[in-house]
This record gives sequence, C-alpha cells and structure tokens, in this order.
Amino acid sequence: MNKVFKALNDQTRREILNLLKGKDLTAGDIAEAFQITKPSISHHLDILSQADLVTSRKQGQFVIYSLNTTVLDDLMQWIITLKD
Amino acid sequence: MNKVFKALNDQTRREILNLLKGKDLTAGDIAEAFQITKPSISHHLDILSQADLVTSRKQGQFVIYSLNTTVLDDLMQWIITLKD
DNA sequence: TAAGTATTTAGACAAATATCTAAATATTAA
DNA sequence: TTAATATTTAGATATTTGTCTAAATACTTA
Repeated sequence: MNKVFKALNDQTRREILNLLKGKDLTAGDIAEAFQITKPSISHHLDILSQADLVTSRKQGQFVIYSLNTTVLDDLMQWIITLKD
Repeated sequence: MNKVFKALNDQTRREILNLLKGKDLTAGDIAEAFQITKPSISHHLDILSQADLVTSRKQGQFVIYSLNTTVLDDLMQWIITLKD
C-alpha cells in the first residue's frame, strides 16, 4: 500500500489515471496531454506501474498503458477498514 | 484532495489514523505509540488536520484528536469515479 | 543496413519533506 | 506566582521527489 499512496500523491499521476479511465493509451498519447517532458511522464508511469495502478504492454514500437482497478479495490478496502 | 493524498502518503500518519479508529486520543497518547519525538508527531497531526482527516479540541492542557471520516467518504467517491 | 520514431535510462538540480533539538506557549497545581 | 506538565513553533539538516537535458534502447521502414 505504501507505493499506492506514494503514486497517488501527485496531481499529474492522478490525471494520468483519469485519462486511462475507459481507454488504453500509449506513453506518447499520455505525454501529449501534459506540458511536461516525455522523460518526466515516463517516470510518472514507472511509479504508477510500481504501485500496480497501471499495467503496460508493448505493441510494436509503442507501449500501451491501462488502468488496473484491482489496486483501487484494495485502497477502497483500506478506507472501509479505517472507517469502522 | 491534494492535501488528503499528501497526508496519507506517510506510514506514521496512516498509523495515527488507525489509532484514532473508534477512540479519541490526546497528542501525548498518540506520541507515545511511536518512537519519534513529540514535535514530529505534532507536525504529523498538523498535516492530518490540514487535510481535515482529523479534528482536535482542547481540553485543559490536553489536545484531543479525533478521526474525521467525512474526508474518507470523499476519497471513496474519488476512487469510485475513477473506476467507472 | 541506415534513418526515423517511440520510449526509457542516466545524471543533475531545485524544491519538498520527515526528522531532530531547543525554545515558546498554555494550562494546572503547589 | 512559581513549578510542572502538555503541546506547538522555530530553525536546522539529510533524504526524497519532480523535473530537466542528453543519451541509450527498441522497433519500423525505406
């Protein structure tokens, strides 16, 4: 869970997750949605991957990223446990 | 939400929230549960307060902290929105 | 194979952060 | 009012983090 909270503690990374809601995107597509450089986005994607919040697969020269909602379920459970 | 994610991005602060589950505690009580100094705990409590994850009231020379679950509901909603 | 496109890795740097000690503030009790 | 207890504030420091540029890697196509 540590890596999940760390990954979520950044506005850009949270926006990346929102971008991936419903549709998968290449690293390049994601990078174009922001003003920061591609290496920076790549780094953010790495942190999201480490937290297992996104998964990636290589398709030719592209890397396609997807949202992984499994970890979000874990996070929900963490909150519920804290609440009661 | 930024302050919420920031506040949750620390193991000690997450443990403080767990300690406050069900029962209110003074700053001193909370500090005793950890190996770090009282000023450090005080700082963590400040960050949790800023995120509105805890509330505090003064009772004599003590400051009593409580968990505020309202923000946790907001966080749940954020996750749900991301999921569908 | 050489050139072009997509992405990541490496290294540097400024800003943010968690921690500490020392001091200040607030409250209670002698 | 003085002493003791509870908590916070201030200031310092080492570590982490987000960003950048330059270079490396991977794949496609001419």
